[in-house]
Amino acid sequence: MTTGFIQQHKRSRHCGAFRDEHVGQQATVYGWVQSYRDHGGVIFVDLRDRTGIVQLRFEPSHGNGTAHAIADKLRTEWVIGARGEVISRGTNINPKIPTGAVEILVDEVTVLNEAKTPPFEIKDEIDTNETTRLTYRYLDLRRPKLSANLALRSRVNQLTRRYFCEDHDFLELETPILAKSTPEGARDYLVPSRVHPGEFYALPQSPQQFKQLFMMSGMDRYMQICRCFRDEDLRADRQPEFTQLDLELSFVDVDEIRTLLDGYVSLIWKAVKGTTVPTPIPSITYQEAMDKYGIDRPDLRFGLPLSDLTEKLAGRATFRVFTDAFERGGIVKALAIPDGSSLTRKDLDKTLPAEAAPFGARGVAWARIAEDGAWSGPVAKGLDDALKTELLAHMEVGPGALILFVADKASVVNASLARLRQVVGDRLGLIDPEMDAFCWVVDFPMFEYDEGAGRWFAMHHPFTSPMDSDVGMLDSDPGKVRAKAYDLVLNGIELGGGSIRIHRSDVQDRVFALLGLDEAERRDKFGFFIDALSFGTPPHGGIALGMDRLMMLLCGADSLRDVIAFPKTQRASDLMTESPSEVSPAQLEELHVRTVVPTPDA
RNA sequence: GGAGUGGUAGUUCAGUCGGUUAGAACGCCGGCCUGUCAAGCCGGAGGCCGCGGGUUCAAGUCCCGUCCACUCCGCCA
Repeated sequence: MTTGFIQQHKRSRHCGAFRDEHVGQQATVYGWVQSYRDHGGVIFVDLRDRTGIVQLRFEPSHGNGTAHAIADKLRTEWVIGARGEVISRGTNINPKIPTGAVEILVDEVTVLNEAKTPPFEIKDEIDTNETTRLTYRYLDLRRPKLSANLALRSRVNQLTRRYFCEDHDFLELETPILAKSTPEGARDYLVPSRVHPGEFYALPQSPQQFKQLFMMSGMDRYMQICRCFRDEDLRADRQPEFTQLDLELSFVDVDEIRTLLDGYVSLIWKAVKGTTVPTPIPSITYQEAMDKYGIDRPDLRFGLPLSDLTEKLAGRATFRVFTDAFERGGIVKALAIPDGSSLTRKDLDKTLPAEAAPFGARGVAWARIAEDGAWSGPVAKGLDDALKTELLAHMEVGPGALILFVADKASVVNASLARLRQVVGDRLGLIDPEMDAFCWVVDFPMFEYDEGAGRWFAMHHPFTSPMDSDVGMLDSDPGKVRAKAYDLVLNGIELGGGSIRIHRSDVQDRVFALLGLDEAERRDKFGFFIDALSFGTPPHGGIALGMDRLMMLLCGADSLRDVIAFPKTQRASDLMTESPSEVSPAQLEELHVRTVVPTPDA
């Protein structure tokens, strides 16, 4: 094993780059042994790097036979360098790989490093347990799919910087990672201070206040591809640290920000997928999204809107499930499927209720409309004929239809029907996997009331500006105030959201007051920020996009873990480095921290 | 905090009603083989059945607990 080879022979090009046009050239390649096929005479070795695979050929009688003798000993994942002539494979081409028309007839080969047999094979088709993959993440990342995802991510980052910084006058500015803990929002990751005993920094949930301060500083347009941290429980599309494309602009209103983002996603989708995103991206109000789809991030790749039947059924339907819901102040909504024939009795009795149950639905009532117009199913006998006719007209369906009903309080009804709509859309093949349906969700309520806490909370965040027309209702009817907030949604996934911010301290004061923050708390948590507002703050607003989710959608991945180099598990641990871990008593001492770990009962 | 699914060879899995020596495929090791590219043929090695209890003559299998991973609810301004 020698590195002398490297000094003498520079790489000609990456493995995946060889083509017909290189035939006749001398070439030097480096990479990992993907596979070797020893035919007793000729030996073929597939050499892999992150760009692809090229076939090496070793002939026993070629040169003095040394290269062939070394090739005979090669094993998978050994790191080698090889030098030889690029030759055409003639009619023996391999159409499955881009380099399949050529191979390298090797004159000289050197083993740069041997390798143990890896715990799983380095190829895309394998379905290895995620635990093993994460423990040996560096091996997992050798797989073509994952390395391509990371390469694509790099490219998107470059395009992003060019679009905003070069084409639209943004400055790429950095914000602190050691920041101040904030009262509302997600749980903070905390960092103890050594020099301030008993005090803590928080890792930023987002650079929200700093980016607004940049506007107050006159930076005019700010962008950052930044890491954010939230100590909340994880999902397939949620990691404890994630990357946000963070933007903030001065002297703009909602329309200008939307237009800017429309241009951005169009550019990225064109460059990466080659598809054209129709712009302007359509918008839907929060209220309409909730009414029609039961959720504030609707998947618009297919129809199947929900219908609110509360008014029609109240006082007229005798079906027990409905009357019970009405007595408790609930509502009834329905998902009408024009052709429900492919959904079986088992779907109706088991599968669909099981899908709805996690959202609190105690059941899914249904009615099937036969070709002759006759109703069957549990709901049928609780409705008179006139009502049935009225409902069908209202939902715009007829014979052959299947109607799914959920009756409960509004939050349960919407959440479970939103889920059922997705499941049914998928089952019936209504979702075109090639389609990308973007939309803006706008006109969010400013506040939501928390029954448990007995107070109002900011739906977006406390710096969000109310709509000009609604400012008057701040004190009289906070629930009706709409915010200048917007979410960008793609195929039912929230890509990001933002708002126009409050730039006047009197309005900010009124919002803080409404949120129940007294003077002392305001000074303690946001004192510097309130001060800053009073020194000439320009009107401004911004948005943040989840880059991990965006990459997940661009890569067609099901999980963020496939687009993040070193992701964490659902319990936020890193299986490779075994973090988090205990630290030495001396380290804790220095930080003035004592741990109190609950001991399991003996 | 809660619900569900899973954990058996390096990997992916099978393992019947609790009953002989826990199997298969791929990978790995050795041999053969001159155009393969998911190479082929022959042979071989490889097991703390996640961990700890319990029931039983007997546990991979049944029961209890626990750990880990995944999916979801709550949570994520």
